[in-house]
Amino acid sequence: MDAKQAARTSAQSGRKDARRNHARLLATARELFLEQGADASLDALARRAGVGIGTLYRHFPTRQNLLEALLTESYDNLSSRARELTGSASPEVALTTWLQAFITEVTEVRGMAASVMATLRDERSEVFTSCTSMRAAGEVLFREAQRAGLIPPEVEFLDVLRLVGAIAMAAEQEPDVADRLLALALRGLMPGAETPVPAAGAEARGPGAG
Amino acid sequence: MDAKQAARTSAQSGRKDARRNHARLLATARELFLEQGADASLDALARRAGVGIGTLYRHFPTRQNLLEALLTESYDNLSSRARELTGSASPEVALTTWLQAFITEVTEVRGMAASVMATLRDERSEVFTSCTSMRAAGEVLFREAQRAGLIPPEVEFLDVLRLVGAIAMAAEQEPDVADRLLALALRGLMPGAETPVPAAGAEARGPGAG
DNA sequence: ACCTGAACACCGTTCAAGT
DNA sequence: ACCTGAACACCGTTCAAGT
Repeated sequence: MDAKQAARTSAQSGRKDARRNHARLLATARELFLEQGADASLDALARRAGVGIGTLYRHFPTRQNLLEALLTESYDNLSSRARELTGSASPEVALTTWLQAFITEVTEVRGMAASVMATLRDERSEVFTSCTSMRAAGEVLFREAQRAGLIPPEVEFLDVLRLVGAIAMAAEQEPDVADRLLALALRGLMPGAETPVPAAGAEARGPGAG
Repeated sequence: MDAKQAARTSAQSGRKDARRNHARLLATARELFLEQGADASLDALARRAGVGIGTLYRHFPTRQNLLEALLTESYDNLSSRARELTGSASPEVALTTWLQAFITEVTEVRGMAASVMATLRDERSEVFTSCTSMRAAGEVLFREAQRAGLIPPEVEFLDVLRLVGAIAMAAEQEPDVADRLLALALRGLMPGAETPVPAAGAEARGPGAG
């Protein structure tokens, strides 16, 4: 049994105290990380949760596991939010509102945004299911805006999430720039430019160009 | 004498061995950080540089000091690069090329991009002079593109650097997306949108606001 | 004035013993 | 099957002694 399976199974079954400890650790982690950031002491976390340090490691073998478990909740929130915004009269407002919520959500815990980038990449991650749902729900808003002619057809939604994730990483350091950077990313630095970005060193691996 | 002054003065004067140690530590830091990232062991750094750990701390009281010293060199490189590109026939290509170079430069050492964000903010930073020069040199390219009508007049260059810095942070985790994210940021998600981004305070149901 | 490295402190991680 | 916490390991930081 590897680390991921250990964390997953301990959540849903096993002994009664094991499940309680799992929930307790997760709730305490959210609380502590909100206060001190994602690099808070794991010893302090176990102490505050009232369990031995070994129990923490049994449930969440790595700090990354813990962060991904928290991200699961964030992604689920964002899925709901996206569904609420679906079918809005203004696809533009709907999508931008959701992207703002995305940044707000993953920025709440300092140091979490880096894990967003990781979970967007790693398909074997613990958060795979909720990340996929979130992406699907968000993509509906994206398609609505695209169908309204607001977004160029060649833009990929995953890249949008990555760019917003990047802004979130920066916003963790300087919260007050989040909105300005998102606005800039939406409008674009050179909105009217026709030529693509010059190829970086090697051949241009543009979208659709094979 | 505070930490910053200590680092600065030891660079330019004092004893001969002190100056040599300073240069040695800087060169070794670049080498080691290139290999292992900005979180490499400081003990390993001192050992490889052939000095005592105390000497490292005397010259660079914090890891941040060390990173900023390295960033100074990067910023100086980018200043030169900007001046080379100034007056180009295509302001668009000139600016985008420079922004690509920016990402490449600060991404070379994993973990450095976060310091970029810090130095853009902190005016008392060790790198203030070279950061200011870099910004001035880059802004010339920015103004040329703006004068050519490529960039909306209300865009602030500092925000452009922040956005590119954010992309660099993401690119450290996933190097191959740097170009696509920059392209997206230049073109914009919704290049033709007329309404601005919804006001930040007005965002509904922010998790932290409740 | 600067260098050195042992000593200290902190924190993450494991694992044998306990329930 | 799960929990516990002492023990270990690693690394950052300081500071008294040396040059």
